[in-house]
Amino acid sequence: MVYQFPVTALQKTTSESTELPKFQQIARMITREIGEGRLADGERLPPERALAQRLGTSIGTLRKALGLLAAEGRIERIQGSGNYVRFDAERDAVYSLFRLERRDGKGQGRPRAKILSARYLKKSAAVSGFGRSDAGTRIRRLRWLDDALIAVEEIWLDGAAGRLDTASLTDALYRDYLNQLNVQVARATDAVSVAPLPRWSPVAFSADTAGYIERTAWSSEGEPVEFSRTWFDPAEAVYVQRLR
Amino acid sequence: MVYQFPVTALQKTTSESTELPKFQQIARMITREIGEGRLADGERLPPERALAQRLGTSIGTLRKALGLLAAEGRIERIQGSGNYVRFDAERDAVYSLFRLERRDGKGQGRPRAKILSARYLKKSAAVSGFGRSDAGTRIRRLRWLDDALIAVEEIWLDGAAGRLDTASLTDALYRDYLNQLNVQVARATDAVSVAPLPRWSPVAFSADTAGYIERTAWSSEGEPVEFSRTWFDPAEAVYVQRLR
DNA sequence: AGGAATTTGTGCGTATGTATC
DNA sequence: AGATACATACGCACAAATTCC
Repeated sequence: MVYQFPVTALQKTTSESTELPKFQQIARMITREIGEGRLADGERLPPERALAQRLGTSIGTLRKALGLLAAEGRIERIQGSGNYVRFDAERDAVYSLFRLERRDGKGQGRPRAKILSARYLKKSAAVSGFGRSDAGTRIRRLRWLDDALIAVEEIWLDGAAGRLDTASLTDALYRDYLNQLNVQVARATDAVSVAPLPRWSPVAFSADTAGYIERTAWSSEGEPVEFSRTWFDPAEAVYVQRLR
Repeated sequence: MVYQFPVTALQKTTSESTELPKFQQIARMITREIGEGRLADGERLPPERALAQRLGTSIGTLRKALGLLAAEGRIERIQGSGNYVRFDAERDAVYSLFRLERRDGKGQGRPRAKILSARYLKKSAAVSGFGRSDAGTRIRRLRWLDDALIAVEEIWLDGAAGRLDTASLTDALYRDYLNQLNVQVARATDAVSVAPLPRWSPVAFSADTAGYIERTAWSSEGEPVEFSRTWFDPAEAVYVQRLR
């Protein structure tokens, strides 16, 4: 049984509309299908010609969408074979753009997060320079890899991005943004340094200086969406970047 | 006077040849023109139609090449305006894969490095697990952005990659590898954490804990080439990653 | 082993929309 | 307002890699 793509989602691009280009709509539609589980990891998409016909688009436009998805790492394209969904729920869930790994490199157990508090607040001074709204959702949480507590985290979702239902947050915040608010985080900048733990932290690390990550994240429309600060235990975790 | 592109470089793609696809050839040719200074930073490329005609290719193929260059950050494409060269020689030279930036984000002055020592040695225990040879070139140096000392660095080039002429090293080590040994660094992994300065450091930071980066770098053939450890002053610099 | 069928990759051309100058 | 220049979209032919028989 081959998965049938929805056709409904595509909007007309008239001269007065501000809708996304068709190839981006297609890419987002497929991303949604993956994120919501209707397309499983490893599954093969229909052949390009068939899919293009089903979606009522040309091969070229579909290929542009598939190229975008491949660049985002959501599918793998194999010449002569097909297009395959590449979705690691665990990574996409807690890691997301995040790249904290256990120092010993193992840490293949389940990443977990525990929310300490989640409230809609006026922004504090530390984040006042970020975003368009003067309020936002502040989430504070602890993070584990396997059974090791590795980080303390404070996340601000800008008020202009919408207001989260804080009661139903999951470990996969970025997916929550997408599902609850239709906000897709498309780009981010991480700055890594050293800082002491915040006073509100309910836990302490073995040393009094922690690794410190400031992240700013933007939507695909270029709007600032999220600002987060993460203090990680240098005895337990490292921040990893794989280049190229 | 508009810059004239060379046409010579493009090779035929016959059925038996292993040449790169045309759009990649074009992208590499333009990259070369930029790297060798014939196309300066900020310069505008000819209009796509003119350039396509000059290169004897179609608009679509040229646009694919330009898209690749844009994705690599070598040009910026502005609708209705043109394609502009974006090349920061200093960044490409010294930074290379490196991503230390000044905390205030400015730091557009010249990055500089001062070599403390460079010797061919048997590997120390700290790097014995890396590479294929049991010896290598060890380089220790200090690094500045503008006039601020930001980092202390120890770099091991694996002996199997060749033996550097340590007397003629420049600030652009990766270019030295390429020029002296024909070794191209193609991929790297950075792990960022916190650590005290090494005992051999001739300088101290204001705090006794520094940011700490371990980098492992591989050649395009997948051979481990370089292992480096960088201690940076968290008061002066942050390690920055731009995602997507 | 090998050839045919399938599927993605490359290249070409054209028409129209939209942003910039 | 007009000209210029990049962006999107459509469609086709053939090459190259994979898969299947």
